[in-house]
Amino acid sequence: MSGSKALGGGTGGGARRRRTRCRRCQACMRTECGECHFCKDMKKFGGPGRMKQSCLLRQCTAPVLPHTAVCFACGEAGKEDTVDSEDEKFSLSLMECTICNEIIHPSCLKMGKAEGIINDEIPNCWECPKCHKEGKTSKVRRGPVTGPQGDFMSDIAQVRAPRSHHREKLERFKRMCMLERRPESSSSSSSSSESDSESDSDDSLRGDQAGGGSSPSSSSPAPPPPVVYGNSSGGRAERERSRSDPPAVPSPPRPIQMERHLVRPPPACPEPSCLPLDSGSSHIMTRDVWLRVFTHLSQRELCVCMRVCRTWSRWCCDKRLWTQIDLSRQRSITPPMLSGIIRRQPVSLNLGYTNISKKQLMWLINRLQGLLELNVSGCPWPAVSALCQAICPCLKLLDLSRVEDLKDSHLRELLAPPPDTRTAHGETRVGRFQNMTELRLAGLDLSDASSRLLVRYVPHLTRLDLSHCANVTDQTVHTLSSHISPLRESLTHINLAGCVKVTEQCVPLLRRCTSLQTVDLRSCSLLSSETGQLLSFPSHASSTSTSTSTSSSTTSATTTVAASSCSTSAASSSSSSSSSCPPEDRTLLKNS
DNA sequence: TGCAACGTTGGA
DNA sequence: TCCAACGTTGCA
Repeated sequence: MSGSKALGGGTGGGARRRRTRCRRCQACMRTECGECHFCKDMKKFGGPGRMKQSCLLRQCTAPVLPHTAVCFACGEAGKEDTVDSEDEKFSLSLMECTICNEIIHPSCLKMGKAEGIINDEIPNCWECPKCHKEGKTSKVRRGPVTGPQGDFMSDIAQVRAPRSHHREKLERFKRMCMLERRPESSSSSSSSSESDSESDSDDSLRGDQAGGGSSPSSSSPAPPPPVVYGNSSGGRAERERSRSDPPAVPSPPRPIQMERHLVRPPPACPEPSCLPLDSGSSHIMTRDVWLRVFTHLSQRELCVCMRVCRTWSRWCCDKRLWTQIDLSRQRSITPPMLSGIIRRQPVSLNLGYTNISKKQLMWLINRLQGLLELNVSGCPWPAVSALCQAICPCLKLLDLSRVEDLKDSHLRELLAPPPDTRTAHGETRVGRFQNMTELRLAGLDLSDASSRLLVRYVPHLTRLDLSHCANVTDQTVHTLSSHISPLRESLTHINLAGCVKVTEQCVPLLRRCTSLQTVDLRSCSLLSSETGQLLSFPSHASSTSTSTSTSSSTTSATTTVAASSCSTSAASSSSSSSSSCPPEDRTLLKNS
């Protein structure tokens, strides 16, 4: 195969070895989506089978050397399994040079292996000391980096570009890096072997989060699924690399469109466990102590700390420090920002009012399996539609407020079960977001038809925001609170503020919801001033009613009412019997 | 510059 | 031996 040709050329090196799936990463473990371009080509999905490419969602994030790979020097395979210490493991493992393609045991090298530049993002991948010493590294790198996480993007600049457009891309990349390298980057690295080579994705995230300059690549987002290989001499590996943002290194802003990302989620406990000092000893404070300190820092401050050294950079990336990431209203979402997000594995992600693209969002979602809260409010539907191809079993909160052009049909597409969960006889009732408990649909052009989707596909909703949905009527309330609706029992908060077609009839309907605590009916022009308030319903579950005010509430509009005023019998009463509001319930409707 | 096609490798 | 799919090439 062409891929196995010796491409080292003047760079010395060995024949290239095709990398293969690790079979362990999340991508490798999942099944084919059956929907992507490459799946549709596959014979098993009825395609012609000409493209012969892996499913986009199954592209391995850590491709490994084939087990037939052997050391260029001694001819033996990797022997890291035979030893225990990390140092020995490294010395006896096979390392593939991204420049000369040589695969060798570091211990078989006559030169000091410490001069090699390890690419921590790809297993067994480095720039060998030989190539590095010969100056075959370009770089953008800010100084000698002896630890893991060589600058992946800077590798690109080193790589021979067999095709003119690749070369142009690399040249452009280098130019941009020269232009936009940040002053502190160079200073932070030039001195020590602890130079921070990992903070790049953080730079990007930091820059954007902190309101710093966004990279020029920001205008060209769209990262498709990841796969970046360590092989360097042209071809897809190089193209992918040239598109990728450097997942873990000093961060020159990305000047070009970098679509392919290889980003590993952070380890549970980022190595090392203590802070190595120049003297060779370790700092008296262990990682856990430092992490405790870091928990008191703002995310902006964390970003600053990440520039101190590689160890801090790793530690500050600990996902426990980044449970929430807010990138809302960022003018652009850049590939490095995406990498930064993945490396931090937030539980809550706010992308509201950004220009995130569909590909970016899809890429993100498929790598944030632990995400509980997602805000894509104000984003265009074409981008948000990425969620239609995602499965987010963990997602608890989804904010779709004011998503541009989102219609009933889109919501159906979004909430309905993915094709492979449908039975032969039809759709299952298990929606894509089956475990979601809060859904915000404010300001959307939805009709009453959408309420049926909610009842059917999001059965565990407790909080629902339909505010300012101008086409929502009492019918929606009727559907949500009907006897067959699971939401009748689950809903605790519903926001109908600004729903101008909602009438007084909705109040008795709402009373059928047994767990309802607050209803926001403000700015509903068809309601009387008495009803059109933020209403506090007595909790059927607790003995005291609460006055949970919604985020949109600006006035104290809640009323405390004795729980007995609204017995559970109200829940079981028919809609007709509950249509008249009992006198005691009137007290619930006190003005704010 | 992106994409489709395909030779060939690597694993089962 | 078969299948999946990596990496290269040529075309639009």
